[in-house]
Amino acid sequence: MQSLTSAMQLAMALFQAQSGLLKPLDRSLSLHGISFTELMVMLTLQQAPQSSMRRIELADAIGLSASGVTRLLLPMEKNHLVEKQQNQRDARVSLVKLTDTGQQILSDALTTFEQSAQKATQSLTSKQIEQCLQLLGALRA
Amino acid sequence: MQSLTSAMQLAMALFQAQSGLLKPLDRSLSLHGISFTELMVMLTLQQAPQSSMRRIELADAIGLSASGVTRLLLPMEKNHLVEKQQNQRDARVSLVKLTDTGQQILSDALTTFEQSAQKATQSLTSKQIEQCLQLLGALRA
DNA sequence: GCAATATACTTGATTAATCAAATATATTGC
DNA sequence: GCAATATATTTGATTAATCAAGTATATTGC
Repeated sequence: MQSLTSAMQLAMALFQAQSGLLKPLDRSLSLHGISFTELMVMLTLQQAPQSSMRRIELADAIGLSASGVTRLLLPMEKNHLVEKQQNQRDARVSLVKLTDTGQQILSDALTTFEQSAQKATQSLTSKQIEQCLQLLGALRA
Repeated sequence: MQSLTSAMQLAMALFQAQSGLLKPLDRSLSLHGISFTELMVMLTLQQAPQSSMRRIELADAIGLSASGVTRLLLPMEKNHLVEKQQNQRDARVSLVKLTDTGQQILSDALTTFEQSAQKATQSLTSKQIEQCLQLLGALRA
């Protein structure tokens, strides 16, 4: 039996966090008819200038493939959470913009998200959460 | 624009860790013809008495649904990484056992996993990795 | 200014997971 | 010991993602 290095254990712990934390969170958001990934899209758009971004940037920002973004946005466009806009300069590009409806849904969903995230992390002190946040940030670098 | 609590940011960071860390790791394992999830199955089995477990326990241990386990194990059985065994006491149960072939593949894959995990976490000191590990452990509780 | 290449996006095929329902067997209470 | 319920697993339908290939437009080098 080989032993597992801490790095390996960390990867495994992150994998476990998927089912332990993110799946429940995702379920709680379903009340608003959106997934966690969709929430991430809307948040990312909200923070962008003009609430608008290129699809590729969006893909990068949330860690999806370009085709993943196309397919994720399709139902969101249908439900008028986001809308497609053209870029004058470059006809290849299509911009995604958060609509007013999207803003509203996002705002509602954030309340649920806040509560669920709070609940999911209640076994940690706020200092520990901050610490964990910082470590995960460093990991990303 | 609403502000995000640390708990919310932590959830988001965990989501991001998925694409930033686990996807690359998963790709590196494909050299051995297995996914990260399959590695988790084999590791979990290896650590069980007789390298054998009920499918439901396995599902719990790795955070999958029962049907997810059925579908995950199907190709693994075909490739003789694991085998199905019956339980004398309870005919509903079918046990999953890591085969010798599975042991061997696992052992090879762990080498790759170790390297990739090392690489993926190189921006952290070993003390930080330990710390992160502990925090994620506490989060699970 | 045009051929070659690069970029932004979409589409087709596939994979990995889910949930809900079905099946088979065990356990429990009367 | 049998009906009702509970548990372990599989199956069918669906969803969310991937990669590779296709299409449309831009950019670059000569």
